[in-house]
Amino acid sequence: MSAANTGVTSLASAALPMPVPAEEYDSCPVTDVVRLMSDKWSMVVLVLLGRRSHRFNELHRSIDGISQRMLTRTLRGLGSSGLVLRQVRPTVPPSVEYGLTPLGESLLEPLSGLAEWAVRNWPEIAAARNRVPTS
Amino acid sequence: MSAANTGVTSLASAALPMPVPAEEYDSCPVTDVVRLMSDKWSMVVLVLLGRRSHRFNELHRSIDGISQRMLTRTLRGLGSSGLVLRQVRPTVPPSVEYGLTPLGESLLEPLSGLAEWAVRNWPEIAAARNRVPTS
DNA sequence: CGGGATCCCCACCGATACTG
DNA sequence: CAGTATCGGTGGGGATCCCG
Repeated sequence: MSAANTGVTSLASAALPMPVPAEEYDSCPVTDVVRLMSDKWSMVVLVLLGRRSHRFNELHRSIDGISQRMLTRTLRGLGSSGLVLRQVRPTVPPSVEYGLTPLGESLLEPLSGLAEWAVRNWPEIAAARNRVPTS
Repeated sequence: MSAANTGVTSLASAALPMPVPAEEYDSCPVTDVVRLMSDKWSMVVLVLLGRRSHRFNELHRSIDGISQRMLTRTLRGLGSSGLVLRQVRPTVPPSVEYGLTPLGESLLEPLSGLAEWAVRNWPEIAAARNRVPTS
């Protein structure tokens, strides 16, 4: 295991089980969870589904700027990680309902802590970025 | 403003000031902060610097697999967001010390909440991912 | 010691068109 | 309604070599 993993994992002082094929393994749970939400749309979907379940086109209308393709990929990604549940109902025309799993709901809590920090410290970050380096 | 921004920002129930050039504006503080750490190396650097300040090659040796180029880019990125401080000391040979700013240190707290969640729920996420879909 | 310059690959993402 | 298929732009990231 690398020093990188040791460092990050120790944030929560825990070791991770490694069902790894004897190859190099350069991931850690924390990094993985952060990357889970770091794509352009996952967090928005997570938050919307945190309020209530939505149907596909309902999400599509609620999220400004997302394409059908990206909504599908986002939902599939969150689904394959066990955060989002997809329920197909055999109606005509077909109807698909998306909602959070208990795992998905439980993520919203630590996430809100980070969100609070983000909103509170956003001005300072923006200010730092606007200080253009000595270009 | 889009429904997307409304949704994510409301995680912390706050509105963001928008000094935006009347164009489309598809970012929110929370997303931005998550993306800040979602690249391959930023979190590792953040955690290592959270323990103590490091010199460049000290970090380079501590982080397994990182290249000089990526270490430079990561430190520059965190620096331009105001999370990492770079101190050049006029010695011979030159010596550069990196450490966290107060802003950077304050981030570690909400981050550890997320880290705890990640480690605790990692098995469930991994299990969900290993359930190969009906291919 | 602490970088910068260059090349190249690949995942992310948008746009568009088509379908059971 | 709820997707899939395809194309192409863009930026992250690795490898390698060079510099004050």
